[in-house]
Amino acid sequence: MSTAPDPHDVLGYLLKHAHLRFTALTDTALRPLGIDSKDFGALRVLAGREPASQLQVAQRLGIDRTTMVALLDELERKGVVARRPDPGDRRRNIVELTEQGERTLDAARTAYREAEEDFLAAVPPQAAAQLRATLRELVE
Amino acid sequence: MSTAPDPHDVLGYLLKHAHLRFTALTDTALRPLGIDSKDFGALRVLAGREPASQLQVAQRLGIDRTTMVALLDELERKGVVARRPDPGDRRRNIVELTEQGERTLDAARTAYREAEEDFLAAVPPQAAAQLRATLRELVE
DNA sequence: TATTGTTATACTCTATAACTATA
DNA sequence: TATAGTTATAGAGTATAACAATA
Repeated sequence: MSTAPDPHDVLGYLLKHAHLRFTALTDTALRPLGIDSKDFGALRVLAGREPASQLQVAQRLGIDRTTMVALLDELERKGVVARRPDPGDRRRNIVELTEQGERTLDAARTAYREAEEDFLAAVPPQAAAQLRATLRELVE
Repeated sequence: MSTAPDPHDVLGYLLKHAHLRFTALTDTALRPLGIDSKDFGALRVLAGREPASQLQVAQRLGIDRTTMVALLDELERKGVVARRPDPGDRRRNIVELTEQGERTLDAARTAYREAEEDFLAAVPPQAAAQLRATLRELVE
């Protein structure tokens, strides 16, 4: 008879739990900055680009514009982003990082990088680099 | 000034989207069998072991026992699992695969394996094996 | 008429609390 | 008293539909 397979051999399990574990690490690392992984993603999208409307940012994040409203409400309340009307099209809000948002993002990048390093510490550096490269090919 | 980083460089993004893409593939592959990835996980846990109670299966799956009720209701409705009272402890239900469930699981294993191969086809076999090994070390 | 932001609503997923029947 | 299964309920997360302002 066949033995029961180890669920851990299944790629779906491995990807799911790697992501769960990683997100837990980064959320913990970002918490002192008052943001979580989802917020960090939004800040990164807002940084270093031309000012964008809510809709454009939402599309880049892959979320609905109605979800974007609540996300921005929260980030604005935290003081890291600001909305202002687009002078050229008054239907739109231009969304930008505040100065505090820029500082928060800088600190978040450092914290996130450290969390990545902690997460990957269990494997040799070469394997970590290979993991990133392989995932990039699978996701693109 | 700094350029905007590619979000795809971020490990969290890569893990999340690798998992999303993979789950979409396996769900599609399993759909003709009437089950999804979550159902497949449950069937795999039930197979090749001593008969177990709902609670034991739920714990192995890492879900709440109340969530287990709805999952089993659905799988029982599909005819792939059966509940019967434990003669030794009538508070418990013993949960087992039906014959149809065994056949469904066999077919699901094949379909899942093919979906894995499709997913990994974008990278060399050696990279695919390395990915699995690395994830296993990171998750364990 | 179409689009942007917003609000109200609904849907999915999952957990906690309370109930029942057994132990 | 405690445990297994169940039910009712609630919370997070996200989507669809409807609305107001603007194009």
